[in-house]
Amino acid sequence: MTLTQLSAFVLVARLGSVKAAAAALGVSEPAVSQALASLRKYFGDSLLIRGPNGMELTEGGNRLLGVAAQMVALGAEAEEAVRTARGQPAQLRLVADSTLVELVSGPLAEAFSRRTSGSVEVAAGVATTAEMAVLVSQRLADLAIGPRITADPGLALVSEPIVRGTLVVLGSSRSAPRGPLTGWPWLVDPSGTDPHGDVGQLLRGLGVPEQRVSVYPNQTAAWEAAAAGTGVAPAVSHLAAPQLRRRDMRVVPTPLTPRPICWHATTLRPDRRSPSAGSLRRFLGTPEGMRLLRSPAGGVPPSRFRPPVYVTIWS
Amino acid sequence: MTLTQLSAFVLVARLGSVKAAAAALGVSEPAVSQALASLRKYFGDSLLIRGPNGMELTEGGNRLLGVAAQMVALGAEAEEAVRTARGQPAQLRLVADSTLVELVSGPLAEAFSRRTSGSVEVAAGVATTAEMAVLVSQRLADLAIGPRITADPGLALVSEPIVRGTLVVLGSSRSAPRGPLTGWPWLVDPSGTDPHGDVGQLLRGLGVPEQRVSVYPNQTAAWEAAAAGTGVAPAVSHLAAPQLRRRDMRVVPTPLTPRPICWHATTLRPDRRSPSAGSLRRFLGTPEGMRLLRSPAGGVPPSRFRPPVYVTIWS
DNA sequence: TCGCCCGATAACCATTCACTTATTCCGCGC
DNA sequence: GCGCGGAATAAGTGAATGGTTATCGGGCGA
Repeated sequence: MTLTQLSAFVLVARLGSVKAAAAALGVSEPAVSQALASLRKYFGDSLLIRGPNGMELTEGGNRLLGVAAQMVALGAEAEEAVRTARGQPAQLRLVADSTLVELVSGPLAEAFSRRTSGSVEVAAGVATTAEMAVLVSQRLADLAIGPRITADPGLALVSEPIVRGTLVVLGSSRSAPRGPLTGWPWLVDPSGTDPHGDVGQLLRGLGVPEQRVSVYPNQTAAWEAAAAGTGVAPAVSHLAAPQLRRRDMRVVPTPLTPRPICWHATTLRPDRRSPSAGSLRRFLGTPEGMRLLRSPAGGVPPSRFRPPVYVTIWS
Repeated sequence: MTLTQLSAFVLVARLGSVKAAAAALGVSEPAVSQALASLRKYFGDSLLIRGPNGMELTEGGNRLLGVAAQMVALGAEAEEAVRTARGQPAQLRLVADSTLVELVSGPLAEAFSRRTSGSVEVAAGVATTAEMAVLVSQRLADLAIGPRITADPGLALVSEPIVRGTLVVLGSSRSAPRGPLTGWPWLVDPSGTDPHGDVGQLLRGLGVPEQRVSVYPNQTAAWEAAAAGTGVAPAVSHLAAPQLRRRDMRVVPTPLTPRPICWHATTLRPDRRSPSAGSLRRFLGTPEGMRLLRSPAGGVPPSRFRPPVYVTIWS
């Protein structure tokens, strides 16, 4: 399996013809045919078969196409990325649960970039608690914000507390939920499905059954539904401050909440991390960093905050 | 640039040592060193240089690492993907603007999968209008929903109307915006920044300056802020039906709204598209498909709807 | 200053890759 | 049955890759 073979395959799949692909690549037609043959042998699948309207993808070929197209694109991107790195700002990657990415990562990234006068750019992405350890240790991310991570010491990670908060359960200020809390509708965002996240642990601790949990596409939507009386929604209180201030929602006590929580910043050990990653880590400890971590962006977004889009195409 | 070279590079970057990487790969140390040398020559960058704590990434190397790690991971994924394709459900990829993905793609995907009794899986992703044409024509997506696409006929696309709607501007039901509309705060979701999207065209048509536009991370958040009186938010009326029914917001007339719009489904020409893509296309024309396209999921999410996560790690 | 550790280089070899030209196979319209 | 267009295979070639062992070089601690 080679990148050139893959790009030949991709081109044939898109053009529906070996001959056309050969012409597009500027090589002879057997060259392309042979590249296909290698891939077929390697994968043990026909990938493309002759049909009445040209070459058609098998289901295996269809799956490969998505992956292969990305690999080819990344191959081109690689040269570009390295080449343009001269004198360009360093790039840091931050991961957190979906709530934090939704509500605080934008202003945080922007503020840090400004503080370094543009010499560092920060992108943010969503990850589960379990993924954070491997992402950081694999250097696929520079810093993770979430629960304390106690990982294999071989991973060379450090996980330090940065901000405290209070986990509460919120319900509509107009109607109170009735009956036992295991029967309430629980409204969470995707991070609520992370079994190692604070919300996931809360739900398990309270014995809330899966069927009672509705997963909303984002935290704002879950809170809005809770304010409308659809159910109750867990929240870290300072992130829901605007909603609480507006009296849309009120705190519903449960046996386990209010409950203190603490976010940790997880990075590689200082001797293994990059200087800019260390700099971001220290920034989180400053008053400005802590303030940003506690104030949600959804309420009053700073000027033109463009949310990070880290979609490649698919995985 | 070869996948084996890249994986050697990735391993050295992660382990901080050529020797360790060689041991991990089970090859001699010069083999790894040489792979590095090839990449250095190819990219014209040191990528990794000796530091007091092992091999450290240059900025170019840092950029390459993100890309290379993905390529290596995808390479492993490729075999897996093709191998497990035997008898597995076909996979379709749907793209739409961020609003549609947020509010309707989940139930749509679920319903279609159910209708085909699980033999087809649908994933949804975000794209701008401009990207849709190339994604579909490149077979990186099977179907796009959005404005009509008039592309180069060489792309072999068809773009057909599926659902009509009304584009309106919503404001808080408690306070009316004051002054000229070009001075109002306009609250949009990421799709509002798409210059070829319906909302983008509206904003341009009304002459709203960029500084007056706040981009919220999702449509629900933008509408919530509008309901709170922060500004006005464009919306396709049937997607905001729950908010309108609850009287959180009311329609604010403008010179260009209410305004009819029409979503189109864009696919490859019938003779070039896969059978399952054609099937999804037809499903969108059925009463059930049209109903799903008009009813937002955010309001009452179906049981346990897990929103699609199409993030790989980064792009 | 002397070793020592670790990475880079050199020299070499088998294998695979990426092509080429020539030929064969296969479905299809006539 | 015959040709024809297009894909697959055969055979061959230069270049690269991926690996080896042996050697060189540079920082750093004793």
